[in-house]
Amino acid sequence: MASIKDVAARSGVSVATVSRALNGHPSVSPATRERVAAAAAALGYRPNAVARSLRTHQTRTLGLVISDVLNPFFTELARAVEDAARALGYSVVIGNADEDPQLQDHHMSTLLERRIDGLLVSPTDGGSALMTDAAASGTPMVFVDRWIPGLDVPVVRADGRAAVRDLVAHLHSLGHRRLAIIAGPAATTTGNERVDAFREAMREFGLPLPEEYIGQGDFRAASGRRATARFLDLPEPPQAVFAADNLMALGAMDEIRSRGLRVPQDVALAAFDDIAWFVHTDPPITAVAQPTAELGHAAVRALIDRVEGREAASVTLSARLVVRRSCGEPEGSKR
Amino acid sequence: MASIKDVAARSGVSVATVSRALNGHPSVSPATRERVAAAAAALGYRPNAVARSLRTHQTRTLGLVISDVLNPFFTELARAVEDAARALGYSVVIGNADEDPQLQDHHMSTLLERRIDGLLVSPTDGGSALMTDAAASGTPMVFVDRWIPGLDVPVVRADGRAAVRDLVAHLHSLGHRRLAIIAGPAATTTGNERVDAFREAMREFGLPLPEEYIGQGDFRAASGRRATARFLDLPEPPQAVFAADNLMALGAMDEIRSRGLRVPQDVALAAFDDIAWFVHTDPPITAVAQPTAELGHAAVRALIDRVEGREAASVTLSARLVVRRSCGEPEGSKR
DNA sequence: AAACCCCGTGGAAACGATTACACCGCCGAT
DNA sequence: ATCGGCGGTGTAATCGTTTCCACGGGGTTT
Repeated sequence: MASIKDVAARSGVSVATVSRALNGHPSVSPATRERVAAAAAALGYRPNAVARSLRTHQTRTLGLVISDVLNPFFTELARAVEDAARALGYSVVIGNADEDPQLQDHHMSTLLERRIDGLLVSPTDGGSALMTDAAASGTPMVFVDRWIPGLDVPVVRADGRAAVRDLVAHLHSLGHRRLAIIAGPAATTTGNERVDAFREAMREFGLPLPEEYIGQGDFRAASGRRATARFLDLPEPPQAVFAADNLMALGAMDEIRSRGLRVPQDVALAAFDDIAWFVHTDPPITAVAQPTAELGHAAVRALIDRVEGREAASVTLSARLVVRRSCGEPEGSKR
Repeated sequence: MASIKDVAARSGVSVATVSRALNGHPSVSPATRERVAAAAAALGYRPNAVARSLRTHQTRTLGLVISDVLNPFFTELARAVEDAARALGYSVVIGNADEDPQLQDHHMSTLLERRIDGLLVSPTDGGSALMTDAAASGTPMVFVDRWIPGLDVPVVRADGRAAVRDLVAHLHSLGHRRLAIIAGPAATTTGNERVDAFREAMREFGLPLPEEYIGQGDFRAASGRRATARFLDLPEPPQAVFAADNLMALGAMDEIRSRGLRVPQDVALAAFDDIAWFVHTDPPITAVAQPTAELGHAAVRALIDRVEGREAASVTLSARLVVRRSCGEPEGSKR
């Protein structure tokens, strides 16, 4: 592959001049600039980003470590992140942790060795030594969606509190009283927060939330299914199930169906995270929608602020309830 | 960030020895090896992959350019690719072309500048100059799923011919005679092939396939919707619609629903590419399933063979029909 | 006892770019 | 006529590794 030397030779100038010409440095004569451009084109010259990065100490690359690519929420997030980064002249390389802390560490390592300029993380767990070190050692970093308490890293997230309250209100108005929740892993902030918000809303409506109505999931479909099975085996099963993410909601639906029960007539179902597919499921699923794209954009802005030496602040957007039919007929069409 | 020099200084040896010690070179005394390891750990040393790549001329990174991350088929493929690559000691960086040839070229460029060791591509179009050049100039490359005819690049794909024939047989057996297809862009191989297979099967069953029953789509939901609208506006609309990918099938479903029609009673629906969500739609969608994960694995194997100087052969796996309820009640439960 | 080999190590070149610094004309100001 | 400055260019250092080659010393072989 042609290097800058070849271009220099072909255009009869030094490598320094080639570099300047190609990078738009002002003090290059138009004639030279043109000759260099021609030579570069003729040789199919493609600057070596590896060499450039070594010299300039920047890669113009952002790392994005997410918990699960197969989860539409994260793929939407990733897409938004890439878009925003590209607009600002950065590329992004994605590491999929698959909800596995070890794999997450693996990706953190490679990204750090690659000397990415900054790191966007949606942590799978409570934070490994690697994560803490990276944050402490000054790698520009920002958390998105999930975060790790106690680390001095900006967080870009959506607050679902109000939307969860709306959901409980919605369920309550439809006559449901026994509501259960499938929680995410306790090690994740989103795992806890959503349960807290739910618990609080339940209290507000004077509804009890017994321990056995809090299922333990891990943000994967199978765990949603297991938790739901446990609910349905209870002497007094819940009338509605709220899954703390979309994959677990799918698992819940599987389990409900496999018992010959119907949603929403026999059991109501709602999910955290709204995704395109929820419109097409049977029935369409009521969900708490996060402003996914905005989350991604804001996260990139915050990270690049840090990368380029500016201050970066945490940002909290808000989620909203999207009512569909999985909790019962909406009020309007009831009579 | 600590460099190899710092480690050398701290352990009292030369950088050469540090390099050897850390890379497991045999001719380093155990004592030295240990001292070096200790120093590296104490300093939190993390080898600079950029410098290493510059020196060794390899990045241990594969590029993967896909047409649309939001399409579950591709995210599943990406995930399989990453898994396989990681197992072989490579990382992968993904470029999402969003079905846009220009964006595809942008990603090709950055990946090439990054000096990835090899490139996996599922082309969005018929092949830009950049693509042809890359292939010609010896960048190890393999196509996956879609390919570009005329380029001497191995192709890893699934043959849907038999499965499409099975689908037509299935539709025929359910009494459907007027079958329509929503094709992908003519510039993609998968766009054409699927239509060809369909046409051939139709001929076999003695069914006519008029031009107006061939809709033109672009692998995005909206185009599926438009094409379906056109079908349904026909004086004699088709009894069944086969979408050449999952997103277009979704669009088709939207359109059918919005007219107050039911699947499959009023119009039968089937799709190419099976995805997890099809189980949960209303009704569950009958689809031609590609062996996505195997495709990803095979593609990585082929690419790495090329990267490491071995011969790489094309591989063709086969797809199979997965019957659900979107074309009518399956034969078994009919009576 | 001389020659040889091997082991562990260090010195230094190389990878391909960027950029500080020096240089050389040339023009305009004095 | 001399000087200063400036526009355009080249030389060389540098980034952090890997790896070729050389070297010293101890043991083995003759």
